[in-house]
Amino acid sequence: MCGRYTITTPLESLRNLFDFEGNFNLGARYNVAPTQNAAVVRNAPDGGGRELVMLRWGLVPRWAKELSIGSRMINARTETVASKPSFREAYKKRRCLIPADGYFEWKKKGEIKQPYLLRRRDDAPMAFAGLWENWKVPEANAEAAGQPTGTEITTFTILTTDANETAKPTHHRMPLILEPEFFEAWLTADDPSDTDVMLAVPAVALSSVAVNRRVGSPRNDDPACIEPI
DNA sequence: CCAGACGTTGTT
DNA sequence: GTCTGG
DNA sequence: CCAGACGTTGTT
DNA sequence: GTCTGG
Repeated sequence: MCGRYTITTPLESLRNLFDFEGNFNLGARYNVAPTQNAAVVRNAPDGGGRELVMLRWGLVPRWAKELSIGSRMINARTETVASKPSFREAYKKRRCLIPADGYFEWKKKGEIKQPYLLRRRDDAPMAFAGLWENWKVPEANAEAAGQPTGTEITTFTILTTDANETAKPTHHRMPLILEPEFFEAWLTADDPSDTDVMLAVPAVALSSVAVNRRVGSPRNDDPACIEPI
């Protein structure tokens, strides 16, 4: 699956890879967690190229009454995303790329959960396939959401697919990782299931290394999270 | 018809 | 055990 | 994903 | 909003 990831690649390197507009003060993130804001690349609304935006992780469907729904919508299965009521509209029109350079999986070793950091073997940044969605804060949820009624909150989810052999030792389902040659097709295809994007991906070669257990704390976002043990 | 869900993973 | 918050 | 809460009344 | 289960 993919419930935590890292993004430490500098802005200009990301710009070279993803070709987006705009300037950001992007600090290194060693432990991005659901409900936090994170950098996402999508087609600019005016139709002119791509933009980098900060969106909340955990897709809130347009019909949701509460922001907290997003906590359960952090991933979407590649196999079913086209038909699920929560995702299918976003799947048709609102796809995005999530820049990352690694992600975490946990494996139980007796009593303890040991986190592993998975990265590409070529150390290049990764692009997770994702969807984004707009949600308007309703009156009844304004207080819980911490935003005024009517505020637009934009959220995203990360697609998952079956793990390949390189994802050992955890071998959990993994994020759908796109090679650059598929970025354009993923972002713009009228029907992405018509392209080979959805099939092409888990070929990416990953390495995994056991890391410092403090990565488990959601609010912990220091470099120790990626320290091998 | 209405009510209630709407999602994912992994299971020593 | 299950849900919420980060 | 994991960690941490999981409840109520009434108010220095 | 739309689908599923009863």
